[in-house]
Amino acid sequence: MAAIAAETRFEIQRHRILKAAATCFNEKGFSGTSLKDVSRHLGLTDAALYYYVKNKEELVYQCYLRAAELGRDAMDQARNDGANGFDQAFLYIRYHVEIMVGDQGPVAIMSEIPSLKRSHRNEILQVSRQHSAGFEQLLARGIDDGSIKPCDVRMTGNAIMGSINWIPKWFHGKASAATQIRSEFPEILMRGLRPTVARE
Amino acid sequence: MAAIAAETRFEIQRHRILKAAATCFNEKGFSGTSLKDVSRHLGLTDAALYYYVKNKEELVYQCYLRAAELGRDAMDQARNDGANGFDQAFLYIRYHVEIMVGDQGPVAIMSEIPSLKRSHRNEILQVSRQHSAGFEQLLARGIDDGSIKPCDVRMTGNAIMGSINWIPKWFHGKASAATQIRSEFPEILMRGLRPTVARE
DNA sequence: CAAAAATTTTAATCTAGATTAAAATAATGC
DNA sequence: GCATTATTTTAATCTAGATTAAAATTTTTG
Repeated sequence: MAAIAAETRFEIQRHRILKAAATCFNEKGFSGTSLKDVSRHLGLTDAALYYYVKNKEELVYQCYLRAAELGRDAMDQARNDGANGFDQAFLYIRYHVEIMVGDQGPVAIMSEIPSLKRSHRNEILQVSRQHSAGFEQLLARGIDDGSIKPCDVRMTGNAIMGSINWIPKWFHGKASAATQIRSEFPEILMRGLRPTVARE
Repeated sequence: MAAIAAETRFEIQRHRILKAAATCFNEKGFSGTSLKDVSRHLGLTDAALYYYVKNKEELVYQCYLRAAELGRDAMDQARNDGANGFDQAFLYIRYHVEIMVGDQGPVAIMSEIPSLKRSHRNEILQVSRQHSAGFEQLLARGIDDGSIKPCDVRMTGNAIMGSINWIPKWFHGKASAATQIRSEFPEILMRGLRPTVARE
């Protein structure tokens, strides 16, 4: 019956497929990547993908779901590790950036949410909103505890998330760039938020 | 022969089509919008679009070209109006944001560059790179003239452009939000770049 | 090793939506 | 108003690429 072994094998393959799909989507755009493109990445046939996902829509959905989950993990981790609002936001950015340029990646940029079927779209949008809200909370906490300069958390959040989400547009897997992004991006995105010292 | 009148009429209609297309692409994604969707926006038939563009690829290309031109205009204007590097960068952001949320918009988010044909893709990529390079120059100038705190202009530029380019993802035409974005975004994106005052 | 289950391929369909040609309508110049 | 040119529609095609069914292969299990 080998349910367990089979399931892991299945899960591993499914996972490889999602990563391949994310790579293709980011490289060639959604409409530009055929299922054949994705399967070729894995030495498979396009038809084989249907053993793992119901259809192309589901493939996109799964990619986005994975992206959302990784984002949530980054958030949880940051909440856990940071001492105050600023640190938590800073760490969140670090962890999220790590997801974008590190080995877990690539993560599919969410350009095609509208073409998901209603239920999937709603689910992704909801997770995505929770995620934004969560980040805004970190900022609000920082303002509260004095580690972040007062600001419009909604707009600031949008600005920071935009920067992060756009990374796949210009980052193409070069290791040296990855190192640089990792080390600089959190500081770049947060440097405007340190509370200004009152002078004299 | 009415060449002039005809040409303007043609150009006006072509322009309306590009805006409608940009709206659709941003709302429903590229693959999610059919030519019928675009034409319906204008009370036309899908076939009518072919009087204005050769095919769908060309429609996307034209949208992106228009986006690139508007971006270039913002850059020229900013270079002209700003007194130093900081001001120029700040104004560039203001003008660019205006394009994203104002009446000239909507501007198509460039998610589908890979599915353009080679020559179009190269052209758009080139303009786009020039554009990034131009912004980095503004930052470099600011560092030079002391109006901007020393920083990695490449990374900082990527971060800022990402924030701006992502706007269509969360802004959906609400006038009040537009006002807020206009007034806050330039400050949010530039606030980390003011040179720190040497203390004592 | 043989049977059963899991995975993949081969070889067709099937379809939405892009594209085209010809006809119809609207605008313009004289 | 008539002729010409510009614009749009109607009504077909045409096609890439998604999808499916059945067969072949590989993996697992006992």
